[in-house]
Amino acid sequence: KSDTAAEIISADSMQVYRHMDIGSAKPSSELRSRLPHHLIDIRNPNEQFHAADFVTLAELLIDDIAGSGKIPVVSGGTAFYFRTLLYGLPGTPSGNPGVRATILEREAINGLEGLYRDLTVVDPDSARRISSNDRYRISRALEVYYTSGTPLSRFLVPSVPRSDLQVLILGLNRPREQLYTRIDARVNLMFQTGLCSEVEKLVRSGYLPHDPGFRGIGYREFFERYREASSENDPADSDRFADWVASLDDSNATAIKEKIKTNSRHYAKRQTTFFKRLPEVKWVDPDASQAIADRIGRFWEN
RNA sequence: GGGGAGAUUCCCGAGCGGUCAAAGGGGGCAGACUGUAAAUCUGUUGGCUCAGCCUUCGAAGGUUCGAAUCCUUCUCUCCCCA
Repeated sequence: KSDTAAEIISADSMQVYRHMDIGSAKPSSELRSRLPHHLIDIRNPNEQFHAADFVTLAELLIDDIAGSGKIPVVSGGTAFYFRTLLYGLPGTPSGNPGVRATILEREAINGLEGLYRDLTVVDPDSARRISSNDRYRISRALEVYYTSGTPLSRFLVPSVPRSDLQVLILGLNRPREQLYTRIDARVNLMFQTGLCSEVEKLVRSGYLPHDPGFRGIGYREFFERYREASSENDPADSDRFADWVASLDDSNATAIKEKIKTNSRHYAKRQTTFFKRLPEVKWVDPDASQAIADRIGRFWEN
């Protein structure tokens, strides 16, 4: 309602994926036609998207939008993306699929313990900081070393927000109980509006369980349940899996739905924790949309 | 009516005389976070005036130096036969 129009830059690691509309809870097309949203539907589900992609694209968009006199509003759920945009990228090398594959092979032979041992040799500082159970961070640290020859711990993490961005950070939060009730309702609605057939369609069009888009809550639970149902079940067998989803019985559907709910609650909690770490977050009542708009407008004036 | 099995801390589920406030998992709560972050990982989870004490393992009694663990009765649940 403010005099200056705004455009949204979505900071959401899942809404970037096309065809994953229900499970990633994208804003409605009605809203999107009224208020421009960027960085939604820009990747196929099998394409990797990461924080650096986000930062690069977001920077361009911020300039564009601000340049045309509108307010760029970065909005969304992936706190890590905010942080990276705000502080700037560390100088670490980008992901390297080849090196990653090599690391996976080593893990297959020596186990995670083996990888961790490698890390203690190559980058003891990181090893000290990283849990020996943290598969993701162990392999990333090794990847950084193998691709750059420099241990991850030698790259400095920016500790101060970059100075070329003037930002107002609004944190939307509500009482936990209320939040959880809304999550439950939202997941129920996803099932009513066809989450199952969305999953079925994605699988029938050739996307595989390990594709990046399927890591998202609302999708992975289908694969997990399928695997649990029988040791014979391999979700990589797309046709059989799609048939199973198409004829999902009540008990499986309920189990998946409940799992999505608890995973979403955990996720919300983690994001809240992350957001608390951002500098100078102004916490506002999510329902007070006019107050929020005013606040943004006032900030923009200055 | 007869014969079995069982009741454990928020839930599921180990424990089967002391080392048990009680394994493990789930959930809850808190936290971390260097280009996969809706990912990955960590801690914590009976109470208190906290290196100790108090109350917990269906209920009430009993045996014992000592019981969640053994005995008796009771209550309830499940299964099989009728």
